[in-house]
This record gives sequence, structure tokens and C-alpha cells, in this order.
Amino acid sequence: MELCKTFFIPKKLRKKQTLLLEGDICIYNAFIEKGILRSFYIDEKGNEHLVQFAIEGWWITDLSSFLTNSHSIYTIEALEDSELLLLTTAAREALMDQIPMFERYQRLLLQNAYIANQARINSALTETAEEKYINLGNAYPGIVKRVPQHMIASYLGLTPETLSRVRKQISIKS
Amino acid sequence: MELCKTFFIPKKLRKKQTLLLEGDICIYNAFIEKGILRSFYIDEKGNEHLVQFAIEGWWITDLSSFLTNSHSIYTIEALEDSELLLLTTAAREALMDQIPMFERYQRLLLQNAYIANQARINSALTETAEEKYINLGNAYPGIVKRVPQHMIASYLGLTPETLSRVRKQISIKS
DNA sequence: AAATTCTATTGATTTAAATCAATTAAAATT
DNA sequence: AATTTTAATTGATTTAAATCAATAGAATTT
Repeated sequence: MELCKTFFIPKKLRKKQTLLLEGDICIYNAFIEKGILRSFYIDEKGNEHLVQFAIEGWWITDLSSFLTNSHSIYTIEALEDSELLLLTTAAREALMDQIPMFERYQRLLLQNAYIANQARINSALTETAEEKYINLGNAYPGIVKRVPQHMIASYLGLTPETLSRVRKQISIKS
Repeated sequence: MELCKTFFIPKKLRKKQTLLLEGDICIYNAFIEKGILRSFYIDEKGNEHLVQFAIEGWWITDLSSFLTNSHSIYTIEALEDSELLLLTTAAREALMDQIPMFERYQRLLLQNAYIANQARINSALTETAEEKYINLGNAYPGIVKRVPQHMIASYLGLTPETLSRVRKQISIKS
């Protein structure tokens, strides 16, 4: 554990500060010790799309940029004051060499992320606005409570107005 | 290469035959030498949802079921007569032990699949029916040409009627 | 505390895609 | 080749969600 820690760079971010800006190359894979971050991008029409939330114990990066040293299309930003442990590509390789458990851990993380993304695709393609919101709340109550509503809407591919109406409907029903 | 081949079980599937049935445990990761397969599931309302296509040189499995020995929610079926090389969990582990390149290759595959899924999420959440169809055709022309149109519709989360109209619109424009 | 910015709600209207229904076209099976 | 099954198209209508617009409510900042 002590050995492991030497590979990481601690970093604090204040709310609204960024770990990665669109167009830059993502050189870190960030483990979140405290706080919450999001990644997002802005499309040609100027609309913002929320790609990922990440809370304590999760990792966040632009995997495509991080792995291939390509320019990122995403921005990663803290939604609360946060404490991170940063891993550079080099440190990650070194960790995987020296601690086999870590390679296994990374593979498991990626597998879980892949499976979670598969579920998100199914949700995006087949569920109604109400189902999307309820299912997200069940799967990640910590996130839904903690984040502005319009960001949840963006994550689900809904407008803020639609999500507001969906919430009203749900509250009337119960 | 010769060593590598001994780990695989060759298998031929005729069109419409299945590699995996919903409810079963997925014990194979299948490499496609020839042909094309799809994975899909049927929801509570009886609607079929196409999860994945896979052609020559690709892999197909229910990763969740394969990795955790859980019951699959997907069915995997050949859309043409196909030739596969099957890898059991045990053979996969052995291959990764004995041929380090193979572990690296598997990790790269998973990374690419993750990144592709991320793109599919963005598409599903933000694009119009027409954009989805055009972008899919650009990314995977081989698949769009080779597969019944209603399956493309299902993959994109559209009804067959909508896809038919989208195609008509595109043909009128050009 | 006042002002500004950000966030959520509500109403009216539009729009993209789904649904329902019928018909035509193509493919597979006998 | 004839029949059956499967696939694609087209039309009419409905519906879920987006858009446009205004207002109200919170949270920050000065």
C-alpha cells in the first residue's frame, strides 16, 4: 500500500476547476478520494453533453485521450471541492509492472465500466424519460441527490424542462 | 501462432443457429473467422433490442455473463453461415498466462470496445434518426450493407418504419 | 443586504419519431 | 413454380419530448 502510494500525485481541485480542458491531451487517470467530478463536451450547436459523473472511490479520465495521447474532446471539471490521486501513463505502466494485482484491478475496472456502458446504451435507446430518471436514481442515488438537476438531464439526454416535468409527474403519483 | 491455435475450439454455425441462449451462462468468447453474428434481448413488452453486431476479425460474447458466470440476458445468433474460434474462460486464462502478448491484446480490445461504446452512448443520446443512420453507415459500411434493415433500426433504437422514411429522405436529397 | 448569476418550474406550441394499419416486395420453403 | 413467411414501404394519426418564452426561486458574489 505504501509502495503503491508513491506512484500517485495528490491534487486538490476547487469547485469548477478543471483537471482537463477540451483540446488538451489527458495525461492523468484520476482516482477520487473526495468530491465529485464530471466530464462533458460541447457540440457544434453549442449544446453541452454530460458524459460521466465520478464520485469517491471512482476513477475519471478521458480514456481515449489518455491511452492514445490524442487531443481530448472532453473537459473534466470538479463539481465540488475535490481531492484526487493522479496517475500518469508512465506511473500506471510502472505500477502494473511492479504490482500484478494492480493490472488485474485495472482490468476489472475497465470490464465493469464496459458493462455499465452497455446498460447505459440500452437505457438511452429504449427507455422513456421517466424510466431513465427512476433507474438512474436507483442505480446511483448518491449522484442524483448531489448534482444540479440540469446536469442529470444532460447525462440522460433530456432537456431540463422535460426532467422537471418528469419529476413533477413522479411526485404526483406517489 | 501454432501454440495459440491449440487453445481454441473451432465451431461452425449455420444461419439462425445460436451460440448462446438467453438464460444460459456464456462460457465462450468467440472470435469470428467468417460470417456475421448479432447479440440481442427481448424486453418485458416483447420488443427485440439489438445489442451488437460482429463480423470477421471481431469478437463476440456476453461479457457480463462470461466474466462472472451469471445467466445471460442476451441471445447470440448467426446472421449468416459462420465460422468461429471459441475460447473458454479457462483457455482464456491459460492463454493470458502463457502468452503475455495475448493479455495485452485482450486489454486493447476491451479498451477499444469501451471507447466505441462511449461513442454509441453519445450518438444514442444526442443524434437524430438520420444522423444515427448516416454515421453508422460511415463507421461500419460493411455491416449496414450486410444485415436486414429492421435490425439496423433496432440497433439504432429506431422503428423499422422510421428507418425506412429516413432512407427515403436521404435518397431524395442526393 | 443588494445585486447578479445560476437553477428550476410552468405554460403554450412545435416537432421528431412511434404507433397503427394496409400494401407491396423479396426471400425462403414446400 | 407456388406458397408461405419475412421484410420494406407508405399513409394517417398519436404521442413523448423539444423548443420557445416567461417567471420564480436559490445560491453566489459584491
